Amino acid sequence: MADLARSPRMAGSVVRKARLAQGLTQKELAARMNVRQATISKLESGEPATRMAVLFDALAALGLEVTVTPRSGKSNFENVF
Amino acid sequence: MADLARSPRMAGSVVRKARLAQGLTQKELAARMNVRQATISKLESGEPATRMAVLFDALAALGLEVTVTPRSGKSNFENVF
DNA sequence: TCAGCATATACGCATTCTCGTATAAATCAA
DNA sequence: TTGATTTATACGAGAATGCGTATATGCTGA
Repeated sequence: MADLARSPRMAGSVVRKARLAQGLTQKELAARMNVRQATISKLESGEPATRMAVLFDALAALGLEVTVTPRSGKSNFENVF
Repeated sequence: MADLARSPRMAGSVVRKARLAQGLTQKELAARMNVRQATISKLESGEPATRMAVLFDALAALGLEVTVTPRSGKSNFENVF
């Protein structure tokens, strides 16, 4: 399970997917990160102006990390949005 | 060459490394993204409040993309900062 | 040593975040 | 359908972004 992210929007989708996969609500995730539930909502919706820290904090809270690689050119369907 | 990023700071390092590897100056990268050189400076320094869009735009401009995976636990030395 | 390019930092402005506190609206179960 | 949970949206405050425009500082090489 390696999710691709090329934009804030895709990143938000990945976060949402992972959160749901772990059976968490936005409120619970928010609590772990010390941010408001509304902030998670915006993050997952892909707000481009969301702070980087919020993204990384969310990934950390979900036990995820990011790997940067050269663009593969191929993007699978599940990552379209 | 797959660079790990677990924080804004690490992400900034990855961007800088990639930019230099491609022989680009902050100014040139900034031009490609339509942002100021100063913005790149902050991004690379790891400013946690940097907007997500700036990060993804930079990665795109450098021909990179991000993959989200479960934390591996191991982090190699070169990614420490 | 001093020019030159590269990177870091600065000020006012407009924008937008996140916070705190709430409340719509959408979802789902009983 | 009603009630309850979850998610989206709202307002004012305070903070910090990125912009435009500059400049200070850094570093490299002739």
